[in-house]
Amino acid sequence: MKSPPNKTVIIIAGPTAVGKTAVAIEVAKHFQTEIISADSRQCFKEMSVGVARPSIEELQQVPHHFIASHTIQDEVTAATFEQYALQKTKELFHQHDTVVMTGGTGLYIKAFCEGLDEIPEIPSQIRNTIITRYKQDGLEWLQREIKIKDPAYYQSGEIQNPQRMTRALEVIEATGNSILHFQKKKKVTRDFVIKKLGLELPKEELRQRINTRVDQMMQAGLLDEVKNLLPFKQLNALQTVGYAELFNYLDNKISLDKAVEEIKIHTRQYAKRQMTWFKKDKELEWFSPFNMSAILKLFKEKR
RNA sequence: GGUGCGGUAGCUCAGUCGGUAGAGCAAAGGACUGAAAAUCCUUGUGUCGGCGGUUCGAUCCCGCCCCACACCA
Repeated sequence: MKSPPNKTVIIIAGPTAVGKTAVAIEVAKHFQTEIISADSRQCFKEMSVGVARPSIEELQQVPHHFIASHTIQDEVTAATFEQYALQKTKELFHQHDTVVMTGGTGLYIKAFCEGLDEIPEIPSQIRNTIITRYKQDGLEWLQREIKIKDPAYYQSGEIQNPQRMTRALEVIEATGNSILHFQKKKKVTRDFVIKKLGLELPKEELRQRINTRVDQMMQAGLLDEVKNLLPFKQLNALQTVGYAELFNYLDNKISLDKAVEEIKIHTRQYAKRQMTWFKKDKELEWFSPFNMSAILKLFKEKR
């Protein structure tokens, strides 16, 4: 059951548009191995240009997993990813000593490295009822419910954040226990070595790359992709930068130019949030995505 | 040239019945264990277009000027 201690997962993290894909492919080739994507949106087969899915040529160079593996109708969460990635890692370790994981979804990477606490599955009916009620009666209703049903969470939790409150509520309603009761926050240790790299670029450079990538996405037909998904715009998978703004355009709420401008701004903000998350992780070693030799040197020294 | 409407935070604008001003967005920083490309928190001094006048005091009233827009010529 235990993997031998020489098994390693190399994680390549970093903000959107920094150039993770290219680096991951280089590293994977170096080890002649495969890549697991840690991206909460590239896993949906209906979403391609808007989520900067690796090109067909790139996917041909190295096998990728958790790319276009799910439907937007599927309920994909951090827990889904943890299970999927652990399973896939185990499989790949039969053939390879090293597996590469890359992506920008910090929570997914954390779930993979440290594990999530066990929380019983919540019947979707409970969750839906809460969400419907919240939409009807607003934040105050959620706050009141939490205050009555889970005072401990009310004391310590985020009571301005509807998503977190919704979760807290559904947990206590379904299990009778506060979500705090389940969140032990103890890290599990995996039976393989984890090596974490972070990719980073100067702010202005990343901004440029984001801008040109958004323009390229538009040229590559993002609008058509989004048009086809319009009927599904309420799905969680489509609460996504690049899609939400173009839905607004298609609904005549904003102009096309405005939508594209907003995509650039929101992508920048997203990149910033990613950096806030990753900078906190002291296990990450930072590199420029253009300094491949430094990255590969890292592995040669260690072996 | 005339008339009208404006000129207030990086942007869009609100406001001050005269006591030097505030929202949204942006920006910066941060949080974040089943929605995470999501969600949430913190941070707002800016010659209130310019110059004069009235006033104890003007960004707010008055005059002139500059700029933008609209209409009329």
